[in-house]
Amino acid sequence: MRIGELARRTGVSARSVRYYEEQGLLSADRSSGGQRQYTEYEVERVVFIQRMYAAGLSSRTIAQVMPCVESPGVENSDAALATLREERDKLDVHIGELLRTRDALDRLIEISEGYREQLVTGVPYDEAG
Amino acid sequence: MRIGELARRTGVSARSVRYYEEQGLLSADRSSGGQRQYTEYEVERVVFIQRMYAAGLSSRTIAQVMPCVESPGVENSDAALATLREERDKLDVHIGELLRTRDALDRLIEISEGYREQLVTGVPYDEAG
DNA sequence: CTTGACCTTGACGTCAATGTCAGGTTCTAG
DNA sequence: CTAGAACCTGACATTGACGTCAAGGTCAAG
Repeated sequence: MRIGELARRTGVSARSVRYYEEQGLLSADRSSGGQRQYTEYEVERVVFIQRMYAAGLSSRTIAQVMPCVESPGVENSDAALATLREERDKLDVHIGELLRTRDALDRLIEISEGYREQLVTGVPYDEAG
Repeated sequence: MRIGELARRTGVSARSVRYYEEQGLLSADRSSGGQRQYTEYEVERVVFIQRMYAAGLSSRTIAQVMPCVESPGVENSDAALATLREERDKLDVHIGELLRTRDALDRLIEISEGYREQLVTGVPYDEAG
């Protein structure tokens, strides 16, 4: 498939796909005319890249862990595996923070709803919540 | 306290504190000489702002939910509460994605470690994992 | 009343991922 | 063989949350 279809199927722009290539995250065969040719494999790969971006990794960092993704279960550089572990740990910490933030937002919402409840029932919301 | 102390205590730069003010997220009394004066309340507030940024909210969005934070349990605009709920829901979705991403990273790590295990034991890692 | 740390505003710089545009080439349907 | 959609490279633009610097004003200690 060509870049347009890859873009449509992954939900990213063609510009982004080219950028990923520029960053060494993706490679592409070329047609005789010079146009990029992709396979199903690249669809998965672009999706993976997007997941990494969403998890807060930079292009550089994604590139560093790519060996572990390209050939899982094969010997890759210690550096790749080390970076992978680091990023997993960072992500773990980040998730923990987000969970606490979500709880904080929940409490704020409850309090605001509590006030509205009070409007209806004439009774203050339960402060022991 | 002045801006330097607030910055130190919250771990952000003075530049950022001024930026928050510029974005309408924070206000400050001024000394007779025009320097910003803060209280303990602003320490909490800056920490809250940082949590929101870490959760992916923009300055504009944080500003929109601020009424619910400034006076919790008091009637705030429906818009503020609605935005707050939206952001909580987005965060929920995001956390879900991050959890799946973490699992994916865990699997990648396991596979790489499995290979090393195999190096030591001479037996392939458990493919049923 | 001076010194040095701290503060002020204003402005320009940065970085990363991506948008956008121009001018030209390739592909595919008819 | 041609039209038009899709693609190419290259380059400049954008956005948001800051960093950083300049030129000056404020504050607390001695």
